[in-house]
Amino acid sequence: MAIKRVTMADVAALAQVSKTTVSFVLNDRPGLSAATRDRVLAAAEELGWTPSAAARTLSGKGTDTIGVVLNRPPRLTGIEPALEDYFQGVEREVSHRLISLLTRVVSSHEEELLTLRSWWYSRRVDGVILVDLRANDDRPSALRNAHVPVAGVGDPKLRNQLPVAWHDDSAAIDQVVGYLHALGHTRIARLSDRSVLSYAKIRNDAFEKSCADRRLSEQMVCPIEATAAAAAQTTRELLMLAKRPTAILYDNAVTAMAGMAVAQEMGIQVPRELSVVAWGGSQICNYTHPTLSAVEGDDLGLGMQAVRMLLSKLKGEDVGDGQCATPIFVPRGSTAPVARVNSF
Amino acid sequence: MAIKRVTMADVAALAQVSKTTVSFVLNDRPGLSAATRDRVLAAAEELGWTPSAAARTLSGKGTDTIGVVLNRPPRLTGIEPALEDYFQGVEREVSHRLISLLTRVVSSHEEELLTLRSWWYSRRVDGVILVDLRANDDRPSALRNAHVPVAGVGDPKLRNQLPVAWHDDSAAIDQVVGYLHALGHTRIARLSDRSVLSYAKIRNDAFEKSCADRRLSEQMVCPIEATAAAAAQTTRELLMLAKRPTAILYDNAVTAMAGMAVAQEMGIQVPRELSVVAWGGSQICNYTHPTLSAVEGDDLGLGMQAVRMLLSKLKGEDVGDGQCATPIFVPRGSTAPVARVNSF
DNA sequence: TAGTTACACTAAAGCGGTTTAGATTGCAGT
DNA sequence: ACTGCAATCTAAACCGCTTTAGTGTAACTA
Repeated sequence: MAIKRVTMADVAALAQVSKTTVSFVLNDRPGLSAATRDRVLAAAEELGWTPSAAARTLSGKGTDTIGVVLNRPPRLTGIEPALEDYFQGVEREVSHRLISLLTRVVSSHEEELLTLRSWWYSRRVDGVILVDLRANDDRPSALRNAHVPVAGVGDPKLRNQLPVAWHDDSAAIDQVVGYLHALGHTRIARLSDRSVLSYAKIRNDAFEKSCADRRLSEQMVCPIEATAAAAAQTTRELLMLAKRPTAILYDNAVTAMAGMAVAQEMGIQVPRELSVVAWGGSQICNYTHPTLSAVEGDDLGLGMQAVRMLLSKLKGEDVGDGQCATPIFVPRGSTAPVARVNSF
Repeated sequence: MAIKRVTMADVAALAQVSKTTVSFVLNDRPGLSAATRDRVLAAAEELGWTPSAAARTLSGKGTDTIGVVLNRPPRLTGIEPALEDYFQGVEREVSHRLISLLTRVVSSHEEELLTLRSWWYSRRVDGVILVDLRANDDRPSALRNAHVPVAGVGDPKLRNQLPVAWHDDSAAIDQVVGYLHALGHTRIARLSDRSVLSYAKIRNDAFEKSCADRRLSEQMVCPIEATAAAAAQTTRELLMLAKRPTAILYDNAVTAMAGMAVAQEMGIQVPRELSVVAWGGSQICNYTHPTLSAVEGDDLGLGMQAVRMLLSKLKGEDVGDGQCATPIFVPRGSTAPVARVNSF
């Protein structure tokens, strides 16, 4: 069963040169005649030689692998579509450079740090990407202490601690609030992921500020668990208020759908009596009924940017700022001017 | 910058023993005194030693890593939720065994085989999982020729070629058709993913058979691209037929949602005039309006099972059959008896 | 007392690459 | 003919771990 591997020595033997020469040829070192070079390459080709990643790493080269850990509760796969997109972006950027991605999903913070550190100490990765930077995140400093090269995507506040790919959620929120205000909405609610992820707080703050700037004093922020069930429940409560909101902002597409379904079930028409705004999920948003207005950001691009920053850092190059395109608000069928019936 | 790594030699020196002894202690070999054992462990602990994965691999141990490649078209992330679930399942099973997962997303079949083979040849993985077995798939044989240990999830027809985790889609389809038939439906359509993935064909065949068994002769199968847009378009065409179907089966939740939105837009009531059945997506299905009846399978479990089978194979154990729980039909708000208006 | 055996431990040879420090050769310069 | 030097190529050490084949000692037999 144990299949004989083709090693460098085999190639060297076939090409009638030393191992050193083979190594030099394959690393494009100068000082070899073209004839030898060709002979070695031909031999390698003929034997179908592939370098052993382990041997390479052991003799000081990197691993050409970077690590990503996703931290999420067990079995309860929350709805974090952006996270998936970041991950996809990381994947995309990494794979066309022939770098491998080591992944793990864990269910606690400790486990995550443990995994990241052990990957580094056991030399499985050259660096790691944090895809869900939190406010007051202790991972950057913990990893710095362990000398793990790291880049992240998310909260721009951490930019002084590590390279961060980020985009301006505040500006996006302001677009939405401005748009709704122009349509006559004054009572706007926002259902916000209550988790520790930074983006929720950033958006909440921006939301409060945007409303204040426009002298809309009846805004409300409801932190909820990021599930369709919680969104449905809270939406129901909001819509039963005497002075119910005329517009609700959600933090993702699935919760927005759930909210819309609740409204319909209660006989409240979307968008005539209630405007609904989602975040992300362009694919789905075009095929709900009515279609969902949403904020759309290039989350994929964020993941890609983070990888580029990490690789620059590994090469000792300058990393730069990492700001990506600001998400834009895409109005669709779920937003409309305030209906007369709703004004008091 | 180059940080001095703690190696086994350091541990050996501190514990005043040889490298061999350290190695024996850490691999739980017999023939060492408890005192020495403790001393070595204490030394390792004190220095914070972590074995080098590369060195380990190089000296013949495995890599404790398995590989998964996802093959999907670039930028056009089709809706293959089951695939994500398989992946999650693989991840889950792998991670609690402290095995790592190497991942890559590619956009072509060739690239996929290339990746898998190169991972194996460069000894980055101990084995690989194929998450989307196709009809007439050539990967099993290609990988067998390269001696790559492999297990897959999907088409049970390939069971004689490699360990496969699978579940009985046919039985699930029969449940649905039986249920609809009992409600009086005789004109049932099925919008099927037209890709090369096996499951579409398996379900199509089962669908034809289940209809035939019940003498429903007006069934139709429409192969479409697995996007919300294509589903919307085809649904529209179906609903414009003189003898339009009274029930439509979709291959996932997003296409079903798109179909339902089209019906509503055309003034056709769901479920009174049209029953809609989705596949998967329980999270979403409970929060559409109306809620979506759907077939639900444990795709996560399939991924987990595939990993178990691969690991058994690696250990030279018996692998077994790999059949998982049959998906079940969960009726919700989008299915109802045929309305009078539709009978001719 | 010598011979065997069990036990606790170790020296050294790999694994498959990279790299350092030469070794060899041919040829121009004097 | 002898030196100097660039151009090619190679021997051997090294990376950090595993494993084979011992070594040395104490206890047990006869």
